[in-house]
Amino acid sequence: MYTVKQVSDLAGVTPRTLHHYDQIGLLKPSQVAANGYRYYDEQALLRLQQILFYRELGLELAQIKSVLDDKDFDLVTALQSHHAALQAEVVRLQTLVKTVEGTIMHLLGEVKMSSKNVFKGFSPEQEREYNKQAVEQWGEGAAESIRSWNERSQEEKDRILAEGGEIYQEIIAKMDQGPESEEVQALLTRWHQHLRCFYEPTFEILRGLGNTYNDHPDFNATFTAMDPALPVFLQQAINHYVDALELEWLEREMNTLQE
Amino acid sequence: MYTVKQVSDLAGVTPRTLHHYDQIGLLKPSQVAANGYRYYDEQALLRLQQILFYRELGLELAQIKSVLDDKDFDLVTALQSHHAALQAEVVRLQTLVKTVEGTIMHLLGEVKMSSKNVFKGFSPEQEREYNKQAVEQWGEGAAESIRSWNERSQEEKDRILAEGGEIYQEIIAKMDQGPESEEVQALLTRWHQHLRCFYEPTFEILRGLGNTYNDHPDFNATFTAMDPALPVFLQQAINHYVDALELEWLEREMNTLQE
DNA sequence: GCTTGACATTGACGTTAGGTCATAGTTTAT
DNA sequence: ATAAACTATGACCTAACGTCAATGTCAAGC
Repeated sequence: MYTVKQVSDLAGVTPRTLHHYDQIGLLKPSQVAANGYRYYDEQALLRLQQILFYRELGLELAQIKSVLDDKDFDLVTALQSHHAALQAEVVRLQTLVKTVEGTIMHLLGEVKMSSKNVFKGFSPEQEREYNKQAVEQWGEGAAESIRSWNERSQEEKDRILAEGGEIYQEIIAKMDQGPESEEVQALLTRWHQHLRCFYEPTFEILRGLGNTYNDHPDFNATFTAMDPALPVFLQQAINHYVDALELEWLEREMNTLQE
Repeated sequence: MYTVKQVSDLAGVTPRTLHHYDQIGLLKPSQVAANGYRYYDEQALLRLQQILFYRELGLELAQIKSVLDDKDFDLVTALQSHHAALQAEVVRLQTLVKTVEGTIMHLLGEVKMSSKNVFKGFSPEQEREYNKQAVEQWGEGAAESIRSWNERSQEEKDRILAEGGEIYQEIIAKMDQGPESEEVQALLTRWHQHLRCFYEPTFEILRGLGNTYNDHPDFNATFTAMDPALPVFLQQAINHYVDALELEWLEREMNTLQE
């Protein structure tokens, strides 16, 4: 005869577990003394081993009870359906693993690139200043992004910047349509493409860029010079653009999850 | 502005879920009317999309709350550890699948063979009688097992039955050691081997065989003729033998699970 | 005999992510 | 006006125990 502690040590479970199994009638003590103490014999130990085995297989306690008590319980069929469920779960988890990997990649792109977003269209003096700030704020990676910009040929730089300027001019021309209008949103798609000349911007970057265009004095000044209403307009338009983009991405991801 | 029903239809969740998310502060309605009605705007919908996305990834609601609220929550690290956990779970489940498969095989051996265990050492008349009963009790498979026994040559049958008789005589010689003694248990190992000439018996069959030796009038008579105490003795000895065997098997299986 | 420490008991609440009533008030359509 | 459809809150339910809390029991050493 073994006490609760002895059984729990032997089987590697807590006394609480034995209490629980007693409570649900899965494993009754072989004897209960007058003081209420539980005592288990070898047969109970064997039954506990079986319980723990099926538990490891992932069966629920109620099912285990059936397996052990109902003489004519169809264990094979039960295990086969359990087997099918396990395999389905494996497939589901493997899909999840892929999706999580994809999401991490997406986010890593975001973080690794998020230091690049302030350096476009400014003079060398401004650039050095931002460079210093960037290194302080985001570490060494920032400086690198500037180098990659500097490595482009001058014509290339000119072309890119000109293109950027063009887009803003076209946006100004469409400002009367409102920041969420299709025309403006279409221009933002081009703006987005334009940004991709530098890096792959993610939602957070885009959103941050939109805010920076309004909040940051240098950007604000640049855009205000083009049109006084442009900074606020851009901020609103870009926010809407990213909202739609993000919703789209979420839907795509969730669809792939449900395949 | 969308009502609870509209949002729940759009997002594919129940109103209760929205109530819950409100309660735990994960998704507050954009407005609450004087009558307590909840109303959600587009922004809330976007947030809900994000919530559902991370929920599909398997994150807990509390974590999702952190992801969406704490600006400096390290989402990448969180996802990476989640990723590791997912992969570990995949491995665990794959091990389980293997073990369940093994267990099913084990049990199938049991079931497919369990009709064979009553047909040994009896006259052709008895055999036909048991054959009929067996077909009623276990279906067609039973008749087949008799055929396979009948397909053996007469010398072979004689040899096997003689070996069986020998074992019982040796057991009778050791009966004074008690049914759980090492000597008797060793003889039961030979008995078990002997049975394997016919099929691969499993725990339930062995146990049932032990009981049958005592309970069934024909078997009981046969063994009583050898020694009056033999039927009960065999029943006890075999039960102990199978207990030990089963414990052994469970331990082996559980060890492989923990590798 | 008494204290102490290890063990035992029962009871109750917490955990996750909502499901499922129950009860009652509100809005909308007919 | 009334019925259908919707809304709210509150409460209890799930699985398998973990984690107290309050209390009772046992064996050993002083």
